[in-house]
Amino acid sequence: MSLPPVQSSLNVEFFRRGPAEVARGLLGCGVAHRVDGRWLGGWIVETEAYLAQDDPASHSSRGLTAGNASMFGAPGTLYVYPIHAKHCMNLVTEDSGIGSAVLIRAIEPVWGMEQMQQNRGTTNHRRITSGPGMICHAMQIQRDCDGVEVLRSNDWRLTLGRDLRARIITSPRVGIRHAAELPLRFFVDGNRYVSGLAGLHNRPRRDEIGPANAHGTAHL
DNA sequence: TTGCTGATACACT
DNA sequence: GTGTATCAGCAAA
Repeated sequence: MSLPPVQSSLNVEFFRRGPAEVARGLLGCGVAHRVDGRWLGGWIVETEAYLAQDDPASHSSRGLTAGNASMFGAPGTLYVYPIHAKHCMNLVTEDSGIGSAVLIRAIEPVWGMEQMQQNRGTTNHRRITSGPGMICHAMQIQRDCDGVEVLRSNDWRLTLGRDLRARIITSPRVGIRHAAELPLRFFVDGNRYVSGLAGLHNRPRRDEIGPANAHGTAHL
């Protein structure tokens, strides 16, 4: 498979909903980025929602700045931010000026496998896109992608995928310091490409959350 | 035992 | 306010 399907593309109404709803809806959807005429991407298997208000973990909680301006853009806008010399990608939800978004944490790599393996420097499929930093590395998403409206760009493709609602697990978000208890992480049950508890800063106590999918609430 | 990852932390402008 | 590197813990070997 060299090209993502073009039928059933996501539209702006899909992203005009709340971030938690969009985060769950994105699971199973396809995302692809065209670089030098080559499509890179796969199926989304893990997401996290970041709210506009009452969410200290969200970048928008500090208000609009030059660095997070894209997070206040139109629904479907790409918000790419740097962290630990890497990047993470988010998709803006609700509406312009709101400041909510969905972080793409893991995808199942499908398109442009050879190029993504080369970018990542590994042929281990589970080490290509099983983390937000890895996704950006593999799909060549950098700061210059920040602010791109993916629904209008010819170099981006977002498509509907399988209906996975019955297989979606909800759990606390990973690797955040603030509001770590909110169940705003969503992932596909049993998918091998879902990231581990990679968050390292002040991770939630084990006795609180247990193994990633043992304490999760299916179909919240 | 080693390598890799990451909604943080801090120095600089 | 902005840009960018740390280091503790997980996964692989």
